[in-house]
Amino acid sequence: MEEPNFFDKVYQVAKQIPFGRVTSYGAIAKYLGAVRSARMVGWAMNNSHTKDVPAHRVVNRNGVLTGKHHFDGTNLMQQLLENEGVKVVDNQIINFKDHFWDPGKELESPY
DNA sequence: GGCGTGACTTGAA
DNA sequence: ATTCAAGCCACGC
Repeated sequence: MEEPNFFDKVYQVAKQIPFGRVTSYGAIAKYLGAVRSARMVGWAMNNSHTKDVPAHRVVNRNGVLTGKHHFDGTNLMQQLLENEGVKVVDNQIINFKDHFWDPGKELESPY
């Protein structure tokens, strides 16, 4: 049995994000039972570059690509999202709620 | 070992 | 509607 830490859980959930869908740090945090620790999700994403985690599918609650500055280029994150059919303007996702993917609803709670 | 920062969220004024 | 403040935990110096 493994011992899934907060970070590992975030990676697992992020990897399960469907194509053309996006989610928020808080949604993942809430799924993990730590809605108040949304910052940790973001920090976990900081290590996501060492994992196969599509961090570009994870944005803040406003649908804004807050972490795009952490990607290699400058508009890489936006390009990736648009490549999946997600429209992004001014670092903000259009029809965010339409692309929103809630792990707490789409995925079954492990608890 | 203490202090500050950070890819956030929520609630209240 | 917008703005301010607080909470959360891990990492770096």
